[in-house]
Amino acid sequence: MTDSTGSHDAWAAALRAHGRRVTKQRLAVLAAVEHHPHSPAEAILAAARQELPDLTAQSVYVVLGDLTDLHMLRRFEPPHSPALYETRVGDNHHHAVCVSCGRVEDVECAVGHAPCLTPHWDANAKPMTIQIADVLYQGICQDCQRTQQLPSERN
Amino acid sequence: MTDSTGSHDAWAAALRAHGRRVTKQRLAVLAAVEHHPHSPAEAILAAARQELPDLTAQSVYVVLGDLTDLHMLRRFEPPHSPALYETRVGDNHHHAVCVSCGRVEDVECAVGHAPCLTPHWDANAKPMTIQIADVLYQGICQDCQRTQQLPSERN
DNA sequence: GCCTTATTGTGAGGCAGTCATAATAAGTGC
DNA sequence: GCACTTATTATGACTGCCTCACAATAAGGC
Repeated sequence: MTDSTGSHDAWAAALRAHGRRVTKQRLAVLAAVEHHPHSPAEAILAAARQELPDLTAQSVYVVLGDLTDLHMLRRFEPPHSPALYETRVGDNHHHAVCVSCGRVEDVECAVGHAPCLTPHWDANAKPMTIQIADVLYQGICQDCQRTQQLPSERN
Repeated sequence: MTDSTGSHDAWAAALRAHGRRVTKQRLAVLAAVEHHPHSPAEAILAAARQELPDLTAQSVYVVLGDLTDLHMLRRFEPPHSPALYETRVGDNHHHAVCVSCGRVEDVECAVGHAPCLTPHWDANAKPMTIQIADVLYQGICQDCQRTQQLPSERN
């Protein structure tokens, strides 16, 4: 639980490598995202404030945006949800969201390596240089499936 | 250009099949989305108002949301963009967005049939019943690539 | 045509995130 | 260790996208 010190040095080094200063705010945000993957900015703020009570929401937005541009964080936006952040970058894993309760699960890439980086283009499309492919599965998780089959349980 | 009448009957039938009344507002929205695929609600409103000037933004939101739930429209949300709508449903095609200019291109499914509907789950994940898989490619389109290589062209 | 009720219009309001500017503190050289 | 420069964070106001509650309208069945 307090092993964030282990990551601390790695985060600091990565920040320096990108020409960024090592601030406790950034470290707090990174630690919060690491311990609460798939969290929106608001939850990250709450988590980071436990060790840095004066941190403001705006700073979190700035830091999250900057770290995402640096590819130190990954950001994705499920439908009807604010943006979620996670520290798993580099591997091309995907996400499954439950359309009922909003749960998010990690999903390994279906093919094992970047499968979708070579799309088949429409005949009339201008091909783009693809950088990343995000796969977003939408379905119903086991819990919600059970609940919906028992509507009498509702309240 | 005025072949929307051809789709008109099909839309009306589909609406009835879902127990919805056939209103000119819904038909105008459907026609607008068909003629302007990958458009946000605001653009759909503008297009639909050309044939229905009194249509309100709120109605468009309601109609879009309802038709999306009915799977008559498909909705997807690229990062840093409002939700976009299209009439292509049923086939599992995907989308590529240019991170620079926001252009959206359709991409045929890489494997040709629903490839990603059988994800490999993490060992500790609870599998969900997957309904759809949205693949979102992010890259740089040819135009933007050229522009970025010629920064002197800016302004 | 009349009636019922789904659908749309109206106006207010909320959440997520952004912008401009001032205050702060990290990194650098002495 | 201290002053300095400038990146970074805090403050407060603000925007865009969308939702909610309720009144007005019109589609579909008779």
